[in-house]
Amino acid sequence: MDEGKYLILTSGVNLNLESTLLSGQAHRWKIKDYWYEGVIAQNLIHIRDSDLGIEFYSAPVSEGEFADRLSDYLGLGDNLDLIYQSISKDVQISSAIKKYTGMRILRQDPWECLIAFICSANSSLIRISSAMETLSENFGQRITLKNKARYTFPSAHVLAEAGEARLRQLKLGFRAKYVSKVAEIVSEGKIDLMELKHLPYDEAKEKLLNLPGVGDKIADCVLLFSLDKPNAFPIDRWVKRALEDWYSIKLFNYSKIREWALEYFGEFAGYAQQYLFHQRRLQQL
DNA sequence: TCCTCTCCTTGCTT
DNA sequence: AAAGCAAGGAGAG
Repeated sequence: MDEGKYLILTSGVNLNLESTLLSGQAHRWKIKDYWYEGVIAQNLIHIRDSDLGIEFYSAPVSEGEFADRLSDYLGLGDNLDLIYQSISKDVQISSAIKKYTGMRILRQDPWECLIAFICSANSSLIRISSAMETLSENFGQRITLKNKARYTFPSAHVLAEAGEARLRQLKLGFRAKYVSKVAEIVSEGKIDLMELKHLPYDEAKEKLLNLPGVGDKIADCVLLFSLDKPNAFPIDRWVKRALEDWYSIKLFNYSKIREWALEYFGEFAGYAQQYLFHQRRLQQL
């Protein structure tokens, strides 16, 4: 290590980098020789655990200037002890918390998060990553760090100009139409994604549901992973199975299941969802 | 209004 | 190797 080049972001903070970055919340993180390599807000980041805490490199913005933004992205402002205490309602969730302790809910860029989860429809984590990487390589800006290159995630304007046909060529499948239309809507300013952070859950969700290709589940993902709504509770195949097998939930009405989850797990139900999802998916049942 | 069924792209898995 | 499956949504009935 070149001394002084990296920054110890945290020391003694409960952060599980692997579970946080590779649990299906964000889709552009790659691990190489214990370093996680990803792109956050037009910046290339290399980050890893060390004995002293979390260390990282960033470019083009310097480590010192990017530290606060990175802390925010990683959700380090969340009080995990308080959240664990709030959602630990039973053995299932408690064991998941124990197993993956330090997994945090990310605070991603809403635009990138929205497109990622539109691409997640009837897809797989590998394929979502592939789509996000393809979009970046074709329409993003090249950035480098320590002799390695990646590409920024493209703006709504650029994706709108690309058009549906081009996106289909890049193998987005039936999602190409949704990505294209949403890019148009956002670039024309018909919805302000950042503004949704300041609205209550119900109002923000209603606006997201108006977008083509966005239903209950994808809207909840965007609300939870990028719009500061810890009470969003995305219900996908894995979570549905977990709720059926571990909680004997039989009803398939999305809104009613979410109401149950909010009642049962409380205001941080979204965190409970992430632990149930991660546990269930890695368990491969 | 609300539920259920089918279709939609592609690629990895079994 | 054909079929199943993957962080779903839209439209029809």
